[in-house]
Amino acid sequence: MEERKGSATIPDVARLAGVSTATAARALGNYGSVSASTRAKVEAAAAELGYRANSLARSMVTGTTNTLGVVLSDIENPFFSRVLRGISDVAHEAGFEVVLVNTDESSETERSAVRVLTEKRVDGLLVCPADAGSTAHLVSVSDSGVPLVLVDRRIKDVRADSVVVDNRAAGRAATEMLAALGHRRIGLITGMDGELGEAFAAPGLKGIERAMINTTAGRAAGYRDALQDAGIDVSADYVVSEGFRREDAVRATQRLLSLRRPPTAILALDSLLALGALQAMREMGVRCPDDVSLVGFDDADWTEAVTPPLTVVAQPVQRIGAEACRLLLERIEGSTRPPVHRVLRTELVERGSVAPVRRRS
Amino acid sequence: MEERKGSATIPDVARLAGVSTATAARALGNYGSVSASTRAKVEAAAAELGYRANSLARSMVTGTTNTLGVVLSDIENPFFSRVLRGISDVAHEAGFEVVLVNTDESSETERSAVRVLTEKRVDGLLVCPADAGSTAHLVSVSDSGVPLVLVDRRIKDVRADSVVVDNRAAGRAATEMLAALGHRRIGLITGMDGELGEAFAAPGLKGIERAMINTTAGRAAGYRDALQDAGIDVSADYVVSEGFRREDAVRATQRLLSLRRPPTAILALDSLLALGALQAMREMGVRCPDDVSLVGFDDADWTEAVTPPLTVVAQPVQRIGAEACRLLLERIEGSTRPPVHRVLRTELVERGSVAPVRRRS
DNA sequence: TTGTAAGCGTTATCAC
DNA sequence: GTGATAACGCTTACAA
Repeated sequence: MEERKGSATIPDVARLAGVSTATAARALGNYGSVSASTRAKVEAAAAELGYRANSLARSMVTGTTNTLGVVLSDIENPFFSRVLRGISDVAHEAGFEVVLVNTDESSETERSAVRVLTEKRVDGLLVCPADAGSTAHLVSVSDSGVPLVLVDRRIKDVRADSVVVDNRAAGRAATEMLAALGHRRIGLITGMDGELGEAFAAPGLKGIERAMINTTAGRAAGYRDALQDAGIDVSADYVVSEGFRREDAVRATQRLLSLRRPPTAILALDSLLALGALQAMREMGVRCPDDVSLVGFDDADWTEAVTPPLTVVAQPVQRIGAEACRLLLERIEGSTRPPVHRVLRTELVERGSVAPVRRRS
Repeated sequence: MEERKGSATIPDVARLAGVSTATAARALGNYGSVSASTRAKVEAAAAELGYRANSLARSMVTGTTNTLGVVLSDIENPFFSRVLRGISDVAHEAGFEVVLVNTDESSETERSAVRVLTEKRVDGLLVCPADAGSTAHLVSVSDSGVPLVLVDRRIKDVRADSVVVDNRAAGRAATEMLAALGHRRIGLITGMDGELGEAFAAPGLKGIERAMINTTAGRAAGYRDALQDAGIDVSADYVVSEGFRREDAVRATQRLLSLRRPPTAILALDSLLALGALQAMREMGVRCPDDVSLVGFDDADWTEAVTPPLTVVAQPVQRIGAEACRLLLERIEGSTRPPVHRVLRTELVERGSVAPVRRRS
């Protein structure tokens, strides 16, 4: 109650304790050497005044904030919230705070976030880049000496550590499994925007490589690889992208299942899309896996609870964040080794939503 | 590439531009008045030197950080990630950054988080308190003058704004609906720890009021209210709490359905618990809603995709965060009105998981 | 419009 | 072990 007018500072405490500011600071900051008796006096004075340290002032002189900046697209998305959890756990363990910015995939927002965070003098930056195109701000961060780690998406131009998943291999594995069960008409729900859809339809199908920063694009490339290996034509009809929301996947699924020769299996490139596909199938009275098999990506918390339990490609989501944060902390500690690029493995988790293709569909 | 040795400061820029530090600062900070020509010179110099402002120094003198501290239990939990999204949107709109700490319901962690954040001189604090018992740190924050808003859980001792949901009314509404459909054996999956379970079993059932900070406790109280109104005995057998994880709810459901006289309806007090109940019912071959009706809390993204679609008590999750943040910003702007306590309304969303009780179960 | 100089609350460098 | 005192990089009177 005594402490109204601004909070007490070290000089205030020192005065009350009858010591110099330097001594008081040493006692309160636990550095240098202070006798037990003066320490006691100082602590008593601090308590009486309700002294609270000012980290800003400390950071000014030490040059370190014990704070990490995290820039990702949408914390509401379960994938990112789990990534963040991984980051946050490792960071706090090491005594760092985390400041978070959502970009909603806007490169503009990302740029400004990076600027603000570096101005706040975060000790390091974890970024899940929105766009492979505009990366000048990341390059500039990286060679201004602020430690930077790329999360879930790698950009070649940027000289920084990265932690990603082998999305292409994952997409391939899922598709190969379906092909091995006799499926030849395999639908793909991607969610990515028009540009990419066209790239898919284009002869040679090379466009997708360009956009590979997008994780779903990597998975889509794996899908194409597997089809080609299996000698199955890649048809643009079977590749639909209406957007990344659940409702979008509902529409996409409706479109797929309304084709004259509908797919016998569907691959949904993320967990929300799988949810939409499931919903659409239920609403249309299509049985899974009897009529159509379904494979999703990312092992969400509901995959075991739905009917049928969903077969998915699981990725170590929390580990992506944790590993990225560990790499960042190493850089902050001063490591100068060349950039490392960790590629985490995915795992095909087979549950009940996939069955061999039926004789006549 | 020119900028290696620490980053350039205002004096550096000023020197290069041939003006005083004050002028350079004014030009770069967009305050005071600067002639167009000098501004141009300064900006050129800043660009050449790769100058980046130091927010720490600015904050030291202005006394404001444009940063909000957010303390909640677990960002991985979809509920909190949506709350955070609401907070984050409003905060960024107003030009504030957000620093996040997970407490995992540990009061100890919460206390230390609050300390660290105030030492970092955040302009305000949003806290979802872990424990109604130890609140000294919150009281001290609140009367040290740092704006504070309580999120999703209110504590009477703490003089601060709060935004919550009327959990008791929500629990009552869900239970009343089940009772109206003829259900008299209604199971409750709470997740809360032993202490509360005992309180429930105790005569008079007063214990739960004490722990009402917990949202599930509020809902449980509403359940009890509704049962009493309907003249149904509250039996401890029908109230199970194995923990808050999905697996816990699976076990809880198994226990409920193994009773000699199993419930004909189950109320699961949060979305993860509902997920577990659903999974257990599927695994045990119990049909929903034919054999047992199920009601959940919190409208997760999967509720429409499961079979049957889940009837839930929906709460305006994102709005909880957004409203809380708005209140906080008002305080930061200097509002001194007495604490306000917003109670947001919930909504019973009826889907397919509830049916009238069958003649003979 | 521009410049001078006094802080903001710490830590760090020296002496003693 | 303790005490002056100079940074840290910026904003802000106050003067010019």
